Amino acid sequence: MNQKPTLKVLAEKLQLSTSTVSKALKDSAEISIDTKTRVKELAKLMGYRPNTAAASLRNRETRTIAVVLPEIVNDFFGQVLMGIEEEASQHNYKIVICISNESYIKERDYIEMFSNGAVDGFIIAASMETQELNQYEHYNDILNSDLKLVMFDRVIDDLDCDKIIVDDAASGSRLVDFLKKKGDRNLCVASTISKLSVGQLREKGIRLKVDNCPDLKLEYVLEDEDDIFMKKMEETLTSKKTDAIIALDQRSGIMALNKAKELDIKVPEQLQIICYSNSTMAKYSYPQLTVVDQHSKELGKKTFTRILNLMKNKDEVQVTRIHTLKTTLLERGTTRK
Amino acid sequence: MNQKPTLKVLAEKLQLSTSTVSKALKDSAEISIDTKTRVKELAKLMGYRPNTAAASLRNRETRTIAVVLPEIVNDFFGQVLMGIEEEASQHNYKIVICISNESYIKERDYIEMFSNGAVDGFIIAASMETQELNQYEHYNDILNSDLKLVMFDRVIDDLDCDKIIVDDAASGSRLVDFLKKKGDRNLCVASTISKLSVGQLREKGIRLKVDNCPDLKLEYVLEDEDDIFMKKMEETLTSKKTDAIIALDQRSGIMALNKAKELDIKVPEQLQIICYSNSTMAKYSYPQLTVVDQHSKELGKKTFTRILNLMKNKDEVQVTRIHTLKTTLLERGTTRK
DNA sequence: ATGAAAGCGCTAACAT
DNA sequence: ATGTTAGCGCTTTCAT
Repeated sequence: MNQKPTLKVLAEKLQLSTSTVSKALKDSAEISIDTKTRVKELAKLMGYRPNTAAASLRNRETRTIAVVLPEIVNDFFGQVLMGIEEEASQHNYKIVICISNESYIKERDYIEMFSNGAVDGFIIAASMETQELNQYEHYNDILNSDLKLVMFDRVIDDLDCDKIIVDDAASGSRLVDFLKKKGDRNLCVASTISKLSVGQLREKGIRLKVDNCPDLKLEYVLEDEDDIFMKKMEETLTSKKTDAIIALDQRSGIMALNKAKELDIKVPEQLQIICYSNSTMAKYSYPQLTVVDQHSKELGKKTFTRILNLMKNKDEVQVTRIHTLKTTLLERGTTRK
Repeated sequence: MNQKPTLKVLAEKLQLSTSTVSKALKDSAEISIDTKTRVKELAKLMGYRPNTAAASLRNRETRTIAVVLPEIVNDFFGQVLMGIEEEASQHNYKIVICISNESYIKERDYIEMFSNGAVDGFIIAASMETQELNQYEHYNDILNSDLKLVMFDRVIDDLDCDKIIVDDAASGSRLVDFLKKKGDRNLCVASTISKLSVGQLREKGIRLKVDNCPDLKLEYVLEDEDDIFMKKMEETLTSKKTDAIIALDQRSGIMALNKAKELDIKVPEQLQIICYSNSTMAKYSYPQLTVVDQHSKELGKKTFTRILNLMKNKDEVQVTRIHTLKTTLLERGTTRK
């Protein structure tokens, strides 16, 4: 039980005042080199660590960001979190994590819980429920306080805050081009996330493109219950002559692949599959799924950098920015060369 | 920019002292019902939220726990984290997350960073490097302070702290029994985690059991590089007449299954596969992998409950406890009925 | 170059 | 039942 030394303890040992010690540790120009060295040496020796609570109280900043995620057992959010965390720890920031579990209420409660000087800002991806209800007063509460807010991936269109997203619509369009060049004509969009903004954007990009190509046809399998999804997918694959599936999320991608195997459809020879999100599951499927890589970790880093800037330039007028990251297609085993 | 009200502000508006207000909000018996009601009403109206930094400073407790995880893009750790988080938020605790990325140095740095009154305790699963180096002075630093420590899953044997683990050795032994009953004789242990305590325990349980059954044979494919693993697995599956694979982690399990498909070995008719950890990947493989369910979320909840108890009973003498959770076999598509 | 003093917001021992 | 006061550990303004 070695007691944590405080400024006061250091000051007493060195026969100095706490303010001198404080300044010395901060390398203030007011303090003599000699004193600085003595102070720092003792501080190191005694393992002095400034008390965060006291510093927060005094400085009105916690160096802590709350990250609100819909789920955590999910490679995409896990990777984003990694990026956020890496960037944060590099800047000596802490990350507290809140899992909304796709629930609006939990999200709102978390925001309330941390809106009391516990954190300096929020990084949020909206829960499914929030996007369905289109209810976002709780986000406005943040914006009306002096806390910062950056949203990523699952964002609210009408909300005037900083957003980091990927080129969902544009990427959808590119995928159609890609498949068309390979000779595919009958495409199918599969999704378990049609309730989400990102799902809708991806679908929209695809649909607009297909509408512009008279020779292309588009089917849909939209369903978030696994069993029903599998049934609908079976119907589509047996009754239509589907050439390719674009899966808007990893779950629908892997299920489509499994159904194809079950029906003895050769992938990619008879059926190509492209799937959103570069997940572990996609990497270890057989054959490896061709995926749209969202560079999730990079997205996380960008998101943190953005909120860091908001906090640094407190007084300057901020231009609300929407930052769009470009995705890339990772061609693997479920598409033809 | 509505300013956050403080106790002082409430007190002024109500013509009371801050201490009365503070006590009223805490439902102190000293305060009249009438006053309590008035105070609470105004507090609610003005959206009063106690300042966490001030409370921490004053109470010497942060109601925050640091969770140090080797990785986060990993269903097991994700599920554990969910459990921890759920339990924590129920008790009005915050969770800050630290990702060691399997690095000893990062782990040590995090512990140092938070050992200054930023948190009340640590929940840790040791990084691979820490387990390899068998270096755990940083954990002792925690134990020598007044901070609490609970380890889970990846624990250090020689360390005298609370631990929550699963019955790795016993479960290994049970798996052998299970396979033997199905008539399998040539078993193979596959693992990408032989450096980890859990991997070693599982292997040990299996080996001891096999040694006791003269009719059983045991092969090994231990390798953490994907490509090399696949090569070694191919050798084993073609040259030996392996009846069943016990994969000590999800990655080796899915790779074994993929290799079997590649070699046109029928699963589970010709080869059974059992795999540790109930992951999304295992659930969406084809066929679905039979897995050892570690009840990870429950494990997370237990872990938090344990540290909560340590914090509540500060003064009582604590008996260091090792809590072992029982795993269950989830029979699915890669084992025969 | 150093120190004294005030105060961040809260709590609790000690008056009244 | 309510109020006064001191202090948690730190920073910063203002002396000296």
